[in-house]
Amino acid sequence: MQNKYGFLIEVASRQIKQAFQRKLQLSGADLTVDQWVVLDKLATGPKSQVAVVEAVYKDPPTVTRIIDLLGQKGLVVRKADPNDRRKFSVGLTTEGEILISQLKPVVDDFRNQGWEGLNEEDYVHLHRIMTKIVHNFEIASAATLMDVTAISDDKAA
Amino acid sequence: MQNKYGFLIEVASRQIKQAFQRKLQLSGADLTVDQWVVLDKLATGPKSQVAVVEAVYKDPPTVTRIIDLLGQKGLVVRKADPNDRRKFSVGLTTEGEILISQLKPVVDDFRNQGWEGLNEEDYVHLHRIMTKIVHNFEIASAATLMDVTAISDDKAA
DNA sequence: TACTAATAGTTAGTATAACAACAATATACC
DNA sequence: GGTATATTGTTGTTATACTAACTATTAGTA
Repeated sequence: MQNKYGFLIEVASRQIKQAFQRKLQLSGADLTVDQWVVLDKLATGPKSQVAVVEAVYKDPPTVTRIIDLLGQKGLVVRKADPNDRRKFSVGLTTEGEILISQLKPVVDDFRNQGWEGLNEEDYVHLHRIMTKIVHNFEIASAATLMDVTAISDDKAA
Repeated sequence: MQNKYGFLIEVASRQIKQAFQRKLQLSGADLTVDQWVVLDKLATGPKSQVAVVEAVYKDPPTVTRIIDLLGQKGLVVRKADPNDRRKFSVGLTTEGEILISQLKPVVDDFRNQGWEGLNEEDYVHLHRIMTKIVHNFEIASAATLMDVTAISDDKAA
C-alpha cells in the first residue's frame, strides 16, 4: 500500500488548472484561475480579506496580492470597514459583476466537460478519499474545509 | 452535476504537499517537495533533462531551475553527453545517494500515514476518476502520464 | 489605565508554474 | 551538401505558495 497518491493528485491538479486557464483565455477573459476563484467568492457579497482567506484556503499574503491585481483590473474595490479600522470590505465593482455573469456559462461548461462519464457516486468517492487523506495529516483548517466543501458544493456550483 | 472537483483536488493537493514539506523539514532535510521528486527520479540512474521532464510532468524551465538548485546543494551533477552535445546527463552525487537512502523511510512513513484507513479499491477509484477527468480535457501528455502512473506505481513505491 | 496578547493586513525573500522567446545542436529531406 | 525543421536546454516575465517579519489596530486583563 505504497501508492503515490500525492504525486497523482498533484499532477492532476496542475493539469486541470492548466485546462481551465486555457478555457478562460479562449473566452477572452484576462484572468488567472486563482483570480477567478477569489472573484467568484465575492459574488455572494463584500467580505473582509480574512473571510476571503477562509473561503478559498489561501494564505493572507496570496490573497492580498490577488486582490491587488483584481483591483488594478477594476473588478473589485477595497472599502474601509467603519467598525474595525484594521479591516477592509472587499466588494465587486459593476465590471466585476458583469464579468462574473459572462463567465458563469464558461465555467459551467468546463465543469460539465471535466466530469463527463462520471457520476454522483464517483464524486462521493473522490470527496471521501481526499477528505480521508487530508484528515490523516491532521491539518485542522483543511479538515473543516473539506467537510464544508462537501455540503456547500451542490448548491454553490 | 456541477461539483467543484477542481477546487477540491487543488486544495487537497496543496495540503498534502504542505504536510510532506513539514515532514521533510522535521527530518532535517534541506529540500523542497519538488526537489525531492526530481532527486528521487534520478535514483534509477542518470537522465537527460528531457527524460526528467517526462518523468515528473513538469516544464523544462522548471526542471532546469530545480536541477540548478540540487546542483548548488551538491546532490546532483550535470555531465556532458558525448553522443549529443545538446544534452546533459544528470546524475546523483554520492551525497545525493546518501540523502535518498536517509529519506526513504521518511517518505514511506508519510505515504502510510496519508493512506491510513483507505484500501487498494480506494486507490483504484481515485486513479480512475483522476484519469477520467484529465482525459476529458484531452491533455495528451497528462493522459499518458496518468496511465503510466497506474502501472508503475505499485512497483515504484 | 497600562500592559499584553490577538487580529488584519502588508512586505520581503525564495521556490514553483506557465508561457514566450531564444541559442545551440541534431535530424530530415531535397 | 545544404536548407528547413525538430530537439535540448536556457533565460525572462508574471503569478502563486509559503515562511517570516512587520505595522496598525483591537481585545483582554491585571
